[in-house]
Amino acid sequence: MATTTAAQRRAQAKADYDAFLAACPSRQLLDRISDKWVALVLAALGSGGPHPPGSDCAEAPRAMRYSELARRLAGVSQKMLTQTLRSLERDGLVVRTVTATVPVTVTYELTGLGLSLHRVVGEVKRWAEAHMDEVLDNRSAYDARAE
Amino acid sequence: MATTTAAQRRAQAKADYDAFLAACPSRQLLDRISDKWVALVLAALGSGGPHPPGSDCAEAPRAMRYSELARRLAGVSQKMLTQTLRSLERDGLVVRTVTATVPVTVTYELTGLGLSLHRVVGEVKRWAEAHMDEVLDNRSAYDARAE
DNA sequence: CAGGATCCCGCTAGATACTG
DNA sequence: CAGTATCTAGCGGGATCCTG
Repeated sequence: MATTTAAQRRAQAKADYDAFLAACPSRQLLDRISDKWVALVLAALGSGGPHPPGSDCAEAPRAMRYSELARRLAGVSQKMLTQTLRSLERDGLVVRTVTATVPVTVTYELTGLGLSLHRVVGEVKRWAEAHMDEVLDNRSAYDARAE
Repeated sequence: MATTTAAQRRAQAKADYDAFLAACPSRQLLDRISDKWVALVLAALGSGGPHPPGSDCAEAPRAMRYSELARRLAGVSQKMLTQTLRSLERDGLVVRTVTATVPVTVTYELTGLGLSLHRVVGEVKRWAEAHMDEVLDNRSAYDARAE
């Protein structure tokens, strides 16, 4: 009996760990902000644009229209932008406001929660700006050693 | 002439923006720590384990062997673990030490840089633990409204 | 023990076209 | 203007087998 033992126990352990990870709040948040566009949308709404080439990023948080976001995040497809905004709205990080004008007007704005997350992301950004050079140096040094 | 204008200009803008993103340090760091296992390895090395089910995470940073890491991060494949450790070593965030014992012994340890990054990730973790409940509530409220 | 080499699958980002 | 719907290719990542 029991044609399976080793492999199956490992599979079980993995499943358990996966379940554990799924429940871990840090993990969930990480999955959230690591979504390619989340941080950028946050930055856009939080500081008036993720400093596109040739602008500074010192403005204040403000609401933005869908099309305005689309312009600032030049590389995003509408699909991804919509999807990202939806998920942020779902999480209560942004509010979506529909104004029934002639052509419909929709604006997005950070909530208090979204704003506080924006600040955390700002911490990450600051670390990046302070240490990324060093990381990049290490990287090329490593590559040079291995040819 | 010029059979292409609208679509082509958009493509160019996208290329520019992509190039801009590739050069943005915050973006690079985000790509880095959002790699599924990076944060977990960091947590493991930084605090003696990413608190697997049934342990506390209050220990101090220390070096760990490959196999020890593999055990703690139960869900990881060797491929991903190796790949993650390599990239962290490349970036100067961990040091890899090979000891020529009978069966080879390899240990990994955070560098000062890695440790400082670990702290930043800790900030994120703290935010998650403080606000994730709220996010989750918002999420189910949203889902309930839409059925 | 630590990790390289391969094969292969699922998912998801992105392009395109259509709509209220 | 602000989306939705559909299709597809590419690749991240896991499983498996093999080695110094």
